[in-house]
Amino acid sequence: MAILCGLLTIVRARWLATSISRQLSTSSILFVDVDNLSLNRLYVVQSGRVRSGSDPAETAERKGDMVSIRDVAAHVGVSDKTVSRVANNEPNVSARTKALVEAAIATLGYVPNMGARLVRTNRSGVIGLISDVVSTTPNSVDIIRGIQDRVSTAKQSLLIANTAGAPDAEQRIWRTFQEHRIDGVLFATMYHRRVTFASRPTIPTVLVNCTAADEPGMPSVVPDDYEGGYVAALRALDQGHRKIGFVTLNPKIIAAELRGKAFIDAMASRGVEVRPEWVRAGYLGGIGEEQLCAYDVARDMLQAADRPTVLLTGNDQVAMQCLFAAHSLGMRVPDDLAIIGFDDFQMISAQVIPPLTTVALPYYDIGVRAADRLLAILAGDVSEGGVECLPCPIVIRASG
Amino acid sequence: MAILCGLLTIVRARWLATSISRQLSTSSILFVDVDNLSLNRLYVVQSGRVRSGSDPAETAERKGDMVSIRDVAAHVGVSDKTVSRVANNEPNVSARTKALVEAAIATLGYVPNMGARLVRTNRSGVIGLISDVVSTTPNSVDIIRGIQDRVSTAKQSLLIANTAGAPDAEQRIWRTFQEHRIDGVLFATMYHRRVTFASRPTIPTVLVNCTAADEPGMPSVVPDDYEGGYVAALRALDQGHRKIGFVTLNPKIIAAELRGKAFIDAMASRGVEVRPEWVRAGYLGGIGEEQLCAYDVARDMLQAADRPTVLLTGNDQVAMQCLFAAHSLGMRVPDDLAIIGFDDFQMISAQVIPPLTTVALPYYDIGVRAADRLLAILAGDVSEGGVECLPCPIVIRASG
DNA sequence: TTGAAAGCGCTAACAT
DNA sequence: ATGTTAGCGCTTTCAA
Repeated sequence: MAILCGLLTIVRARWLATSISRQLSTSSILFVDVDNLSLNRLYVVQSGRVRSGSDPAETAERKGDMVSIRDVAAHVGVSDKTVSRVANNEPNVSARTKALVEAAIATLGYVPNMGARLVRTNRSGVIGLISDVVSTTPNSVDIIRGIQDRVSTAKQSLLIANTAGAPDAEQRIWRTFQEHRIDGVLFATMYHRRVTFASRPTIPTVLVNCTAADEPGMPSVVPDDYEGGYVAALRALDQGHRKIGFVTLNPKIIAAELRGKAFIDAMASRGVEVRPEWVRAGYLGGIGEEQLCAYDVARDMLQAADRPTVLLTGNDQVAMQCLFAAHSLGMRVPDDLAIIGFDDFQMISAQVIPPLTTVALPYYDIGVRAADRLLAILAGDVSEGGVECLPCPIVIRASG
Repeated sequence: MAILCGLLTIVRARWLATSISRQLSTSSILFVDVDNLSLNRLYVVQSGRVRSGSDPAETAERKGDMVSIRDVAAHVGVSDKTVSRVANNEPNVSARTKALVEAAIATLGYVPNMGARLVRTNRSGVIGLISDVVSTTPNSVDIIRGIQDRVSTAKQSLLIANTAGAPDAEQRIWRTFQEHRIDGVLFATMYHRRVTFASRPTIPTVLVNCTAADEPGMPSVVPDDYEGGYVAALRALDQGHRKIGFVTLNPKIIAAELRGKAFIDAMASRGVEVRPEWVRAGYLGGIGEEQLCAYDVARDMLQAADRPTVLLTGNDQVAMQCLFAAHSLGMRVPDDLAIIGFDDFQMISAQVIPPLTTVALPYYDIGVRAADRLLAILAGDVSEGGVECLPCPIVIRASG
């Protein structure tokens, strides 16, 4: 094995050294180390190139070659403020001047400088996103999509930063955000949980997929895990199952707690008994260091003389492991055993055979709503407090 | 079915309406719509609170309550510039004054205003990340992690934006970046491909996971797919397989092209025949609208009288489908059939039973290197052009 | 409808 | 080692 690895390393190194050129022969891209000239050409700022002659000498070589509002003003022969008015769509500009200014903006390639604007207005037009690991976690990237879609319609930009779980990183990030005079912050977590802040945020903040442990009333948007759990259980019951197993998440996280409660309530609502030996955790270990053990747990449960006919699961990964467990015991899904997932993590739920019936976490909507609420707060809406729960629709596929 | 859905909707609505309070009884978070007072308290800017009496009347109520460099200067009794020097770690400040200023900065809670700094220096301290869908695609989020890690060590921030494939979105993003006077841009794609720019970027740009079709010499960092493909084929050969199948990606994408070439070359290097009927695409449809069909393709191949003993695959999703295909035919992996993945998308590769031997795409490293090179360019290093390929290490697990 | 003046917070370029 | 002056690009305020 060690020998093999050594060999591979050598092979790899050899290929690395030469594969670039090979790659290029395939792709017809020339591999040349760009010389200074072409690099410079490549990066030269294009605006300012027109810079025509109507202005006095003073306007000559501005740093960074950036066209300023003054350049435009001089070009048209109006005041700075008039250009500013046009750029910001303010009233009180005659149609004629407006057209003239707009033409000049286009030909000169003027782009407003948000930094300068910030200095005057104290509004940066940027919203910050802090995530524990959300931006690097497949399940929840939809949150970011939702946020981005909403934020960009409000002509704001998104500055994102990752704590990667490190508290000192979080401090640094808040600091950076203050430096950039971020207008507002969205604080998102990878999974639904409670968070604690070292100090209460000094910037308007909306929590995404989490709630604040110490700050009741802090605006936050979370999935309705209770409802999702209830709907999943109902599905199993409605399909006629009475022997219902449940391979859960780490029972300590909020989502598991709420869904577990929902499971019990749903079962009770139909007078079906909850069998403790059929409710088992699919993960080992504490929060943040979970180890998947659903395969073994499921096999164990399914090999008993009296076994469940359907398995509810904590998430789609657990469901997938149950699927493999069923296969390994020669059971057919859903005929011999039904399986219901959670999350609708499509890379798994839609691609597994058979595809999973699963409860979808409304991550995209959560992102949109959270951004919505933050924007409302920034616009001065003062009533936007409290926890908001979004429903988790069930997605029916073949597994149960 | 329609009835069921209707029922579920009603149930869901009912639960949504009431589950919030239920959720709270579990989580001990009060659900109160925060009143104006507490909201204001929550969001009041904390800095500026100390604002002690040594300054003249003029310093009274500044907008946004932000402490400026002038406040600090007045507090200590030095000039603005001296504070500026301390804040920027410039030389020529006596240890004594420096200590004094630092103390004042701390007590007043001064945070530099990057916008104002930008106006003078024309450097925003922000790097922009444009991605087609990378930030929302599981496989490649590691690219972002790498970029962030590298960028944050350089005390730069990251502004990210998603084109979601829409070309007009891309235009808007470049515009936004210009407005914020972004220092440099990282342009990342979800999968290794060639990109075309409407107009050549006006900001220093490094391509990530892609190469420019029209701009040779544009700096870019990509995985060495050829080498990865070669290593995968070698693994199969070294395990003694001679009947080697290959369920590929959409053959039109660069990665598939390069790996296919590598496969052929590797087979040739050992004098093993490539069987065309065993090389088949696991996806249907054009670029961007691929439909997974690996399950059917694999079953087809495996049911033939003469069948491969190992399946190389285009990615781990394809590998997973091959796994299901094998199971469905009662084959054991890896005994009856070995499977080798690609990408090392851990959510699948590590959690499937048996876990996948697979070739890892070095996304994290790609991110780091790309950021590296951009920072070098920004620092004035003019030699940083051309395509850079990073090796793809093989990860040995149980499947082959 | 338009413009002039002032100044936001900061730093470059000089004094001292 | 420290301060002064000026001005970055923009908007606010007020006057015309």
